[in-house]
Amino acid sequence: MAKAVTALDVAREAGVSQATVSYVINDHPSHKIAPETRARVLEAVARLGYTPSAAARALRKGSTDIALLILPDVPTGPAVAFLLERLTDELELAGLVLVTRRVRQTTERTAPWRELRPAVVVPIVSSLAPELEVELRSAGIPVVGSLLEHPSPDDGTSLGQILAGRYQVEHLAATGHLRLGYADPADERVRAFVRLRLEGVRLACMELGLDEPVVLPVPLEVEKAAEAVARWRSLPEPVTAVCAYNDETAFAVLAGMHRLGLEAPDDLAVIGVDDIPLAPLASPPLTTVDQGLDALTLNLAQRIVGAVRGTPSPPRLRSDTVRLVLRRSA
Amino acid sequence: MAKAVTALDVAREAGVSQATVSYVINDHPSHKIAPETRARVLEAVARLGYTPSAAARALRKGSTDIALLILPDVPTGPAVAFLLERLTDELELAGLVLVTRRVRQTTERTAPWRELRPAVVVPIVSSLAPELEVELRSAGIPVVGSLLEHPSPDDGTSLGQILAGRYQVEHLAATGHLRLGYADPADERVRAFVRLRLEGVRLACMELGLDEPVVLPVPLEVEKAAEAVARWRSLPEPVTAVCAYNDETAFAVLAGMHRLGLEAPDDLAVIGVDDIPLAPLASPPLTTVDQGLDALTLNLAQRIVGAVRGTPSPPRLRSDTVRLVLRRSA
DNA sequence: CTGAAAGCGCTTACAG
DNA sequence: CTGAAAGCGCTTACAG
Repeated sequence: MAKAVTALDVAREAGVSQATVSYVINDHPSHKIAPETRARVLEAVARLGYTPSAAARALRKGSTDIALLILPDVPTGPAVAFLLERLTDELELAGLVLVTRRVRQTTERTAPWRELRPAVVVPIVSSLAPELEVELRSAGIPVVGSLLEHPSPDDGTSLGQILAGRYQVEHLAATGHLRLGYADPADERVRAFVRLRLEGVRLACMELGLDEPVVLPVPLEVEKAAEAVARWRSLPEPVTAVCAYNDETAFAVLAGMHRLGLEAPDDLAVIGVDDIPLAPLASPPLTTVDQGLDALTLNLAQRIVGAVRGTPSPPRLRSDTVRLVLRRSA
Repeated sequence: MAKAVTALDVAREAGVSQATVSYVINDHPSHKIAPETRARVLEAVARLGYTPSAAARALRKGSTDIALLILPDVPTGPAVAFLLERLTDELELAGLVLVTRRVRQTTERTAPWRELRPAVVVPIVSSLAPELEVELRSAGIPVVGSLLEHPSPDDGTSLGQILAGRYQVEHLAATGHLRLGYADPADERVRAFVRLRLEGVRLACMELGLDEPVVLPVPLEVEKAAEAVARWRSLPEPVTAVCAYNDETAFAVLAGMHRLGLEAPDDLAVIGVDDIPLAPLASPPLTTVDQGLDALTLNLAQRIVGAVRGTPSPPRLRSDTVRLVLRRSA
C-alpha cells in the first residue's frame, strides 16, 4: 500500500514549494515561473511519475472533468454503441472523462450529479424534469441538449428522428408505392424512438396523400417477421413496401420474406434507418436512411466541450445530416 | 452558482454535528446512533437533498468507487458493446462507476489510475506491462484479469478465444468438410483476436488431420467478399467451408456468395462466432459459436466487485461457456 | 451515544 | 518570481 506520489514529494525533490509545483503544472497565467525552476520541477514530476489526484483537484476547484451522460434504459444497439465510442474518444481528447449512467427515470431520487459534480450533464434522450434542470443551472452545471432528445417537437433531433421517417416515405412514394407498412420492433424500451420515427412516416404519408401506414410488430425472429410479411401482403389492399424502425428490424423483415420465398424489392420493398455496417451485406443490400450519427456525435462533442470550457461552440446540428442511402431493397 | 448542500448544512438542520451525519449516512458499525437522532438526520438529508461529494470522500478515503476499464483501440462491435452495457449495469448495482479509457498502448505515460485512483483496474484485452502491474499492486489497487485477455496461452480466455476456433472446425469436420477457409476481417485493430481464433482453428485442423486453413481477407464489402469466395472455390483443391472471424465477417461471406449466386451450406458452408442478434436473420440463418459473453460478463462483474470489496468472488470462468449454435449455414 | 479536530492533496488569493 | 497558509467536504480515530 505504498502511498501515491503527491505534489509535496515533487516539491521536495525539486527543492521548491508545493505551490510552485502547482503553478508549473497548471501553467498558471498570473504566475510566470522562472524557466530554470520550471525545468527542475518538470524533471522531478517525470522522475517521480507524478499525476495530480483528480479527487483533491475536484474538491478544491468544486468541479470535475466528468461529462455525465444520462442514458435511458434502452438496449445498446449499433447506433448507441457508435455514439458512445466516438463520444468517449472526442471528450478524452478534450480532457473530459465520460461517465455513463443508465437511468429508468431521472428523478429527485436519482440525481447522480450531486455525487459526481460533473462539469456538464448530457441527458441523451429525454430532457430533464424542469426542477432538476433548475437545480443544475443554479449549481452552475451546464446541461447540453443531446442529439436524441425527444419530446419537444420543434427540437432539432426529434426533427431528425421524424425526418428519418419522412425520408423513408418520400423514397417509397417516389418509386410508386401507395400502401406502406411499418415494422415496429415491439420493444418497450425504444418506444419513444419508435413513436417519433413513426410520426415522421405518418406525417409524410398524409402530406403525400398515401394511406395510413399499417403498423405491425416485427421482433428479431424469423417466424414472427414472416407472419407480419404474410399479413401485409394478404390485406384487402396489400402493402407493397415497408418502412422498418431501423436496419436490424429491416433485416428481420427481409428474413421473414426469405422464409416465405419472397424477394425485395419486387415482392415487398424494404427500407431501414441507421446504415449499420451490415446494411450493405443484406440480401438484397439494404436501402436505408443514414441519420448522420457521425456528424451529430461530433457536433455533440463540440457542444459539450464548449459548454464546459465556456468557449463558443457550434449550434446544434439540425436536420441536414439525414440522407437516403440507396441500395437495392427499395 | 448556488453552493451545493454539504454535510454541515445537514448537521445544522438536524441539530447534530457533522460527524454524526457522516456516521448515520455510512451506517458506521462501531457507531450506533440513537434511532431518534438517526431519524432526524435522515429527514434533514431528504429535505435538503443531500448527497456526499464523491471527491471529498475519495480524497479522505484515498480511493474511489471507480472501476477503470482499459479498452484497446478496437472498434466497438456488438460483442464489446454488449459487454460494456452489462458491465455498467452490474457495477452500478454494486455502487461502482465504470470509467472506460481507450488506450493504444498502456505505458508509463498513460497511466490513468494515477489521476483517477480507481478502486480496481480491468485491462480488458492485453495484460498490463509488468512494471505497471507492480505499480498498481503496490498502490493497493487490484487488477482484475479480464475475459478477453490475450497473450498468455494457459489463460482462461485466450483459451476461450482459441476454443471458439476449435468449435468451428469440429463442427465443420463432423459434417464432412476437409478443406477449410478462414475469413480474416482484415482490420489491424482486432489483429490480436484474429490471431487467437485462427490459432484455435489451425490447432484443431492439425489434430483432426485436416489441411491448413486457407486464410483470406474479407472486409465488410460485398465485392471483396465475393472475390475471396471465388478464390476459395477455384483453388486446386477447393475449400468447402469457411470459418469466419465473427458473425459480421460471416455476413460478408454470405453476401459475397449471394453476389455469385451461391448458396450456403451447399456451395460453401459458413460458420461465425458471437451469435449476434442478427445471426438468426441471415439467409440462411447463421450457424455460429456463442462465446457465452453473457456468463463471462457476469463473472467478470462479480470478480470486479469481489476484488474491490475484498469479498470472495467466483473463479475466472474457463471454457465452459463456449458452445455451438447450430442453424443452417453450416 | 455524540462531538471537536485532524488531515486527505490539491489550488489560489495573499504576502513577500 | 516564490512561498506560507487557508480551505474545498468529507471520514475517523480520539475524547468525553
